[in-house]
Amino acid sequence: MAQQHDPRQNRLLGALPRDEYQRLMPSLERVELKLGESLAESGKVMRHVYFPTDSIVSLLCVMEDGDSTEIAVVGAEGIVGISLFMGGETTPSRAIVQSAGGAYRLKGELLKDEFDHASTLQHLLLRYTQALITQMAQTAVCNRHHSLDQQLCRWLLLSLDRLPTDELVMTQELIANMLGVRREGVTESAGKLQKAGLISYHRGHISILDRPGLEARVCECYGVVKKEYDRLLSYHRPG
Amino acid sequence: MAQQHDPRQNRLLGALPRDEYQRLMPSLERVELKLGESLAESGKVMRHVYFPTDSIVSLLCVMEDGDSTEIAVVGAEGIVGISLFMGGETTPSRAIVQSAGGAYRLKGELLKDEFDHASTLQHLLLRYTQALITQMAQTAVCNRHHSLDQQLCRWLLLSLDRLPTDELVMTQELIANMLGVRREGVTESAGKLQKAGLISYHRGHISILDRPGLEARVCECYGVVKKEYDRLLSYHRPG
DNA sequence: GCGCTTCTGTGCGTTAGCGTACATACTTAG
DNA sequence: CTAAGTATGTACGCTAACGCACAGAAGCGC
Repeated sequence: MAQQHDPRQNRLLGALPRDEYQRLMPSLERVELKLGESLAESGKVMRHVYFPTDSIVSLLCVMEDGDSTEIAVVGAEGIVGISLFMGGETTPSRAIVQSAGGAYRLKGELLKDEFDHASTLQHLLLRYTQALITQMAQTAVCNRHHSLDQQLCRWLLLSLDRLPTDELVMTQELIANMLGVRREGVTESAGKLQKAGLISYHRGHISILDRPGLEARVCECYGVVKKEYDRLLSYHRPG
Repeated sequence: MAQQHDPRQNRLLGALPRDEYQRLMPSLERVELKLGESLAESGKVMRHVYFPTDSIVSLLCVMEDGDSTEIAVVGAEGIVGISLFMGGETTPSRAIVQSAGGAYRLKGELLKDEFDHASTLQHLLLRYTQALITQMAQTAVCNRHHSLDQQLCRWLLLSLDRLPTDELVMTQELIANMLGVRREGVTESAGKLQKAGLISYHRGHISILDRPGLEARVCECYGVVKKEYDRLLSYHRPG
């Protein structure tokens, strides 16, 4: 099943012209990311960048007291490890696997070489980074202005957009960590959504039953982010 | 007083090697930014990028109902208009002058040309962008976890770091818009700081009396951002 | 001076989310 | 089958921030 494990399932890799892709391909190493696995720690230099194919990675800000908040989420449309090509080498945030699945990794130096070559990859990565910035900015706004109910809808939809299925493997406790709120608050908000027939969940498994229903409840933040991703990452797949 | 109007007061321009600076210099146009002036609107293409020297510019996310939140602040250490070299051309955010003063602007195409030339400027701008990302991420965390008192301290200190003086020209109403809170809340928090002798304010003018006192009250977010700016933007000023 | 606007202060009642404590499942290991 | 561990449900008081309403106070135009 070579097709099931194609690096080009990652949209950044998939958008590369043939020659650039072939230059990188031999160095791409498939890895299986486990739920909760850490790909980057605050202040530590990453050795690889990761291109998720069917996994999701959360970027988290961790505070001194251990509380954390998700500032962005990365799936098959993106890359984990932007600091390696942005030049800073490290970031103060942490990258945790939110949904287990496959990814391809690449040694940091190799990516940097290709990036500095003013390649197509450079343009893709910069546009992607700009989309990521939009996501972070909108997260900041959402944290200030919107109810937990709305934020939960946003989180579910953003995650859903990055998954092939309609089911998330995720406890309310973990969602609470992502959103930076109490677990009980998530229980309450998720309960509302379940009563409304939009989702159903059961011990760490959440099924989305009515996506349009979620979209009707979500705050504008979701739309702003989605629109910007669509705009910035609408690649023309090379022949 | 040529020295008072030197583009190199902006730290990005100041960190350029001689040849790159001289290539840009003739195209740099000094402008005076007025309080409240808009340099960028959501979704609109900017014609110039701005390098503040002694002004401060806020990047704001504006929502459908008109409420806004500051997601980052740019002073002499930075540039306004990253989307022009990141490749997206536009952003969903708005850039508003928070403190009147000087800046140098440059046509977008000229900056893009220099950037694509894999120059020192490119490296500087990418590192700066990474610092900006850190600021946005920390803003998101702060919005979720910290009290208005702490956020006000953070905001004052971040602004102060970008100004030559210890006085801000800023009403409580405007600060509330920046922080995305009620004006009354700012009145209350600022009142506490004034009672504690840390600041004094009077009809739109805020003087910082005790900076260490503010630093003792601020949340960790300020330190995280400052440290990351220092790390990423510690240029070796060329000879 | 006078009137208008802007800026700041203050006092409500209301609400969202927190902290805590505990109850009730369901799941897995033994 | 039982026990331990994990996931979810619920309740109660507390606090920060909200929305609203209005009162002073300082500056500005005339």
